[in-house]
Amino acid sequence: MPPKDLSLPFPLSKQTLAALLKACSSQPLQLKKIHALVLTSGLSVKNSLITQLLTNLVTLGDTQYARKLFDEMHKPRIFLWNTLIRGYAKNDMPMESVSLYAKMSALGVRPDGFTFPFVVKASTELPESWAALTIHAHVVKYGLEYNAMVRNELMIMYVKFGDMGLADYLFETMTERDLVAWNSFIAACVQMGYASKALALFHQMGLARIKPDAVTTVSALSACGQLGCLNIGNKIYESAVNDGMESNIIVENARLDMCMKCGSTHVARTLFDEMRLRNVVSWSTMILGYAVNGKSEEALALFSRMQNEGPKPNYVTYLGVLSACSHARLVSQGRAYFSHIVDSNDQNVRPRREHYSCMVDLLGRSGHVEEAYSFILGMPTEPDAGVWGALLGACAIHKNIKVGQVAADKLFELAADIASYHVLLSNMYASAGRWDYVDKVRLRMRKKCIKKVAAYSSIEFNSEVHVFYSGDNSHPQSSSIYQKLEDLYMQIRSLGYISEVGSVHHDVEMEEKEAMLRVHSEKLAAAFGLINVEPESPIRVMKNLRTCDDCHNFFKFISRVSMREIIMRDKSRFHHFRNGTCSCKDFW
DNA sequence: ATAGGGTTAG
Repeated sequence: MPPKDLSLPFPLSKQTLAALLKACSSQPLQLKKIHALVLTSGLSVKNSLITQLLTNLVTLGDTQYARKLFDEMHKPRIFLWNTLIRGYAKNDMPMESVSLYAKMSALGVRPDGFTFPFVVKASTELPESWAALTIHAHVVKYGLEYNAMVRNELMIMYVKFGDMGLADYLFETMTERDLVAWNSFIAACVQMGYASKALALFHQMGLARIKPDAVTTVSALSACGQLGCLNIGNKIYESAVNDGMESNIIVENARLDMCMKCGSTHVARTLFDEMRLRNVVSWSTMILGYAVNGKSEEALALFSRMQNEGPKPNYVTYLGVLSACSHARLVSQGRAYFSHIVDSNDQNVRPRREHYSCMVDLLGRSGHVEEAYSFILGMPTEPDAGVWGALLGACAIHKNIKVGQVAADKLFELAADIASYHVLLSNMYASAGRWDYVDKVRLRMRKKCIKKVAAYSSIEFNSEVHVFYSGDNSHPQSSSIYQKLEDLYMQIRSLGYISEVGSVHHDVEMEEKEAMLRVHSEKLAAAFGLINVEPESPIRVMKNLRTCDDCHNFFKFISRVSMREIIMRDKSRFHHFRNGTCSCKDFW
């Protein structure tokens, strides 16, 4: 037990002070009192005691006090530099970590193999890559580029800065490519959205006869969720269970998420009910999964059960709750949940910017654009691009050009180079028929070299992901896909389907608009699905952007004529089509 | 004395 009272009689021996340090290693206040004792002790071993103290402080996260001790020391040893650089890196202060390294370098202190893992990791967290690149040069200069851990961090660094070529090179030329190296590479790819690359690596790993562990499995499942490949994911999970990973809660949660991201809410629920242990991530995953699948009742029911018998909700849980309200247009309930978190005494669930974005989305898309705008003006923190983006999205739907222009102005101050905001603005003008403004936005995009993200859709079949772009002819089954589309059009026109040319945001002739709509990527993917997917399975189409009114309508019709369940995941939510209707009730 | 990889949200 740590002693309660440190006002002890002097003088204290080195042994006593060391013992005190050890006993108080988890109590920052006591450590500071010990610091005072050390300073007045007059012991010759002061430096080793301070070293010990500084290490403890860093472990506890008090980098500020640790830095104070550090700055008071005369010529600190490399170990202390490393300790503090590590402390900053681990306490989410990458800039401090990197600048301490810069200082060390300027003073001519030679870094060692322990310095670089921390500082490379910290430099990866910075928004600009130049510090990281400089540090890579230092790694080479000091001959540490084949140190396994340093190289591992460098590889992660290049994935995060988007240089997959160099990341691959560093991975291929590793001297010892152990399980952690594979896992690092795969995880970094998943986190940066290179899901296909991650699965390719996972496959390669199998060929190299390296057995995946729980960490690999979690990343692989996450990749499957991103890609929407339910079958591959299930196979990966099965073999993980064979290797004894079924009771790992993170693996279980990753599987829940994978099911939810593939639109398999029922399966996810069964798994959830069968879990022996569920933590806040399990509950939040379910609530969020229900929310994006448009099952708001299930989401809110589960949340209320969580409040009764589950773990304490955190801010992610509340994002799920608000998102459930938003996707189902539950305006007053959303407002009530929001004031609940505003009034909460729990610092953990205090509303963050993401909650505000969610509320703006809820208010705005449900038609309360002005209220959404004043809601932003009343925010206690500076609104970010996410918040203004939600408002602009609502303005595009409701053709509110006045507010939309305000949002767009803010967005171009905060995030001028994000294509999707320019596209939203242009679509807003287009749907209001203001083609003069549409041209202005397009011109500005061209001037700034901002490229629209190309729309594509994908569908998993036979353990492969088939990708389609708009008007794509590259698929081997291309001709039968287009034939299938023609057949479908024949069938659904007789049932009253008419193209929604309002979905085309180009100022062209009617016929041309229809021609553009006919080959939208999600339609190609759906036709491929109808040809290939076994009749008893639903057809799951994933799209990287939001779907348009015409495709949505088209999917409703084809679900009716084909008598198939069609699940479409777009950028923001799921649409479950069955017998001519969609689960979103045409609100999205 | 110090060291690399994992789930929800963005």
